[in-house]
Amino acid sequence: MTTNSGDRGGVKGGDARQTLTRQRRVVLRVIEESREHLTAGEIYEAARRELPRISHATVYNSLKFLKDGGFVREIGFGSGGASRFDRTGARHDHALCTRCGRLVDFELPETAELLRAAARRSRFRAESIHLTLTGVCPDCRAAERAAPG
Amino acid sequence: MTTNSGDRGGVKGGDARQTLTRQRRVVLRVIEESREHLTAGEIYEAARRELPRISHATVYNSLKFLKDGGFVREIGFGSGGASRFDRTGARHDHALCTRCGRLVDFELPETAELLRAAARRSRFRAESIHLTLTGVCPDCRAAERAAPG
DNA sequence: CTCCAATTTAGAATTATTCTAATTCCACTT
DNA sequence: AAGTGGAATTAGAATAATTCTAAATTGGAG
Repeated sequence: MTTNSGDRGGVKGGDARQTLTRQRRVVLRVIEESREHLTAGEIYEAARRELPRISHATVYNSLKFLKDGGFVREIGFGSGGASRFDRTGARHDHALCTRCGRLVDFELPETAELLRAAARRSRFRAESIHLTLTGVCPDCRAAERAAPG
Repeated sequence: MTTNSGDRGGVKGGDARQTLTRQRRVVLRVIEESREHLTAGEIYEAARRELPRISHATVYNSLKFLKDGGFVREIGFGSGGASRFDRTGARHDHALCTRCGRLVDFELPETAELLRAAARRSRFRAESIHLTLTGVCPDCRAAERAAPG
């Protein structure tokens, strides 16, 4: 309504701007700087500290834009009703603990090979591959040994 | 309030029943018989055709029960705000089309090996592994060739 | 400067999920 | 056959997540 200040990081020239606007950059930075995997709601709150007038719609739109552009990834889990978002940066995978719900990053080297195999099987043109391990995290394993159930 | 008819498939003996009740079985069958990946809402509608008095809570509870028991898997995607559910049956993976959003099943043989590697890296005790390929599905590839972008 | 299309905003509307209290169910006792 | 106790279900309200709408703002192009 009043402030939508600052440049838009113009890149395009023409008129179909479609660029990394200020708000989108803030959303991206929030995601990149967080060590956790945030929900859209948490991203909204964090972005608001910098752009107090940013709206839900803009956060969701930015998230869509960033997802389509490959900057972030959306990961949906049973962990409560909300999607979480994750920087794409260096490719990596996730492990989800079935006891405590913790979501941890890890890297697996042999995924290039895997990508080709999966593309062949699915007949898709592959863009990326992502893998989720479910199991019991080290902490919960320790807890189990301490008090077996 | 009136009908909660039929047996509960008793298995347990004691009193901690925790079994495949009628409603849970219906929910499971809905998922198994569907060729698509349904949302909780869709499952609720389908289950209601058989158990008209089933409630949202029961569907969500059943889903949780079946998930914990390894009967179904919850898959969350950008495909709109709701999780989708999928029979676990034969292990398989998913491919998500970035153009049309279609979600397709496929199988990859080399996942046993992968499971071990992932468990090693993440230090989790592995229960299962799941892999999602994102890319362009055969139909969209064909459409692209017809009218390039 | 004016126009234009993309973008953002505020907030309402819609959907999805969880919660609550009351009820029903059934394996087990008595 | 009636009683007990705890798991499960129900109806519907409450809460949370996501999408929508109309109006306003933006910045480059003309």
